[in-house]
Amino acid sequence: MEKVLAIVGPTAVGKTGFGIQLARRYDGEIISGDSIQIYRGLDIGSAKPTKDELSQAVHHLIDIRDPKGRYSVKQFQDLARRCIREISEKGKLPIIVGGTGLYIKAALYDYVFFDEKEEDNQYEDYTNQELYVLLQEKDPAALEKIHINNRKRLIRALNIYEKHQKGISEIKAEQEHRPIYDCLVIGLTCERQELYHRIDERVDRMIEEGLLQEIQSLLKQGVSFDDQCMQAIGYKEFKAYSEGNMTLDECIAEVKKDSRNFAKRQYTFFKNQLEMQWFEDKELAIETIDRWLNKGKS
RNA sequence: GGAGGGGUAGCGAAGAGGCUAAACGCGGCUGACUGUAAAUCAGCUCCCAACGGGUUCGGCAGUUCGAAUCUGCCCCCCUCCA
Repeated sequence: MEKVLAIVGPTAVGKTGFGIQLARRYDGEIISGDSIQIYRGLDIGSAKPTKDELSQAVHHLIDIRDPKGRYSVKQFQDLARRCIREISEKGKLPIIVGGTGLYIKAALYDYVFFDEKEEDNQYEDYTNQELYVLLQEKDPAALEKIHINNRKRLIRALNIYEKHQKGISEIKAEQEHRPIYDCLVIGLTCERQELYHRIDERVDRMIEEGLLQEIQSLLKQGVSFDDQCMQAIGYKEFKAYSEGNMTLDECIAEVKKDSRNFAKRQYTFFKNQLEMQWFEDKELAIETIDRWLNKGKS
């Protein structure tokens, strides 16, 4: 089995820098496990590695989409797995670095996605109650994990059933829920309070570095706040400002808050969805990685 | 000094005698997660040895079977007049 190292953790803990350090130490290449840094032009707000950082290690899956483009787990899974194969074939270590939990899990674990075309909107006019009842007929087991208020998931589960004549719960039941690689997942963490402090500082720095101008230029290119890429934290909050409904300072405070909440959700996902180890101390993490890499060698 | 308005849980803000440990919002915490995931959604949030108990609505003293809600005094805050 191919070895894959993954570095995960909440936003602003320092994954980017650590990833580069590891790529250099182990002769690896970085696969970005991030759903926003794929967009060209979303640099500052997505905390994309700088030009300088990009030059210090080979990075994959960054700047691969136009801001008007769409992206999904399935695409990430395909691309990331191809990167893993190619990097391994070169005799180098693939290192996934990122904070998008679902993407990383889908690439590493035996998740199965089918080829699908455009999403249809046939359920748009249904109430949640109606969707719930429909799903109860088609895939009742899926309801164990989907709350009636979670409209998006209800519709998705129904769409899956329509397209494959098989419920999402059945598809999941056919999987083993195990990684398909020999992988080591390292979670980088720090005290909550310190993390929140780092988030605040980073947001302030983004503003200084010209986040507003970045958004301006995206809008000028024809990107709108309704586009997928603009759902990102650090971008969507400025819609209210641009429409005059909030002051700049209020929007900046929103970005900080959304980032904090996001960091918490990331913790929850990684902690409960992945088999992994947390490290506050990078040196200890490196020791663990050393041991893992040497495992099986004579 | 005078006239009004006000002090409610971390914050904002309802409530105006029992149905109130106190609506709602925010913030915070916890969790779910298989195709927009930086998304979407759920629960908890006065204290405790907790299907029960203990303390609350500026303070103290009253009225009442019963008070955050009524009365008196006191302390703070805001606006206006001097």
